[in-house]
Amino acid sequence: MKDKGRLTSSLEDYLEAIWLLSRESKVVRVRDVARYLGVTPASVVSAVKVLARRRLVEHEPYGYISLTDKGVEQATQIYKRHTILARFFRDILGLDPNSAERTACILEHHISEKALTRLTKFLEFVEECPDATPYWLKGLHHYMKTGKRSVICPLRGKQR
Amino acid sequence: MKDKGRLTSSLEDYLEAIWLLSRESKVVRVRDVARYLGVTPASVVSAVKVLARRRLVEHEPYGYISLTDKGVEQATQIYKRHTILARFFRDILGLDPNSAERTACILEHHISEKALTRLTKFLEFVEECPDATPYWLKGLHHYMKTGKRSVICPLRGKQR
DNA sequence: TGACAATTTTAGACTTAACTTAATATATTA
DNA sequence: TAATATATTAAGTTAAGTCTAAAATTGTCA
Repeated sequence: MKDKGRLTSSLEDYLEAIWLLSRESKVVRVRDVARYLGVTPASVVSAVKVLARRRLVEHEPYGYISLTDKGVEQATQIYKRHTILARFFRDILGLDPNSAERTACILEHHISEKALTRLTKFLEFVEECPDATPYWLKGLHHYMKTGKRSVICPLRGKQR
Repeated sequence: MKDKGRLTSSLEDYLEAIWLLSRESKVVRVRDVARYLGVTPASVVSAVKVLARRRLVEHEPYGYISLTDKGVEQATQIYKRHTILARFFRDILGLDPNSAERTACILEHHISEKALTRLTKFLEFVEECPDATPYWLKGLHHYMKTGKRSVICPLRGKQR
């Protein structure tokens, strides 16, 4: 009966943090998450309660926090959104790594699955191009820097 | 002394709505905005009060709502974010128009100026290409649809 | 011109989200 | 086992965004 809906940005951040921490630490405690996100332990406890109600994490009182399968799946998805976005803004649009990261951190909570799929395919198209960096991408980056097109474009003429 | 900060998504929506309506109607009333956004007039009044405090709109009680220069500027910016994003997702990533619109409506509130600038340049690079649709873009779209690369890419070989 | 209709405004309340502090409870470990 | 670290709860704050219902204003037209 309950409508689940999407997690809020904040809850996604908690879930992502738990997932990230569990990749390095074997066990994750309230304290770790609190430190990582810069909030009080009390805030973590509330958030974990919500995540637990949604069966994304498991947590016995005073115990460790662990992700359920569903939690891992969702955290992975969030992180994937993050990395795809970061790669796009960094590698394609040439944003400096910091800005690309910051952009990804925000947009990862808002981009739709559909849009992400396309973005993913785009990156795939570029990064798995059989022969290194596609010529047009070099042209784009040149254009971003100088405002001028490389000669390749005009030369291709009239293929309407 | 007051920290202005950014508008919330909701307030941006109000500002954008006022701007859009004023492009077609000469004058904009509380009622119009309420209808357009699907909220009650009371909600519009509260929002307009905030926007007025920020000198983005002017509004004498019981009168019309008009944008200040600053308001126009900011609304234009929001709308630009919207259109750039919509164009990107529709024309480059090949999202259907509806999805592209919906995506733009959400992301327009979150994308940074820096990221938008790059996106803009990217579209410029593509859409103002001297000779129609760049070949690589056709290749991308072909790849999106079929998962297969057109022959052009392998042929370009080894330019590392 | 005066009353009715439409519109706007206010006041008050509700909901949700996210967070905090302070007090209490449980674990860990020296 | 007492001191320390950690976790939980309870209660409260702030903020945004909305609503309803009542009151105020304005516009219109018979």
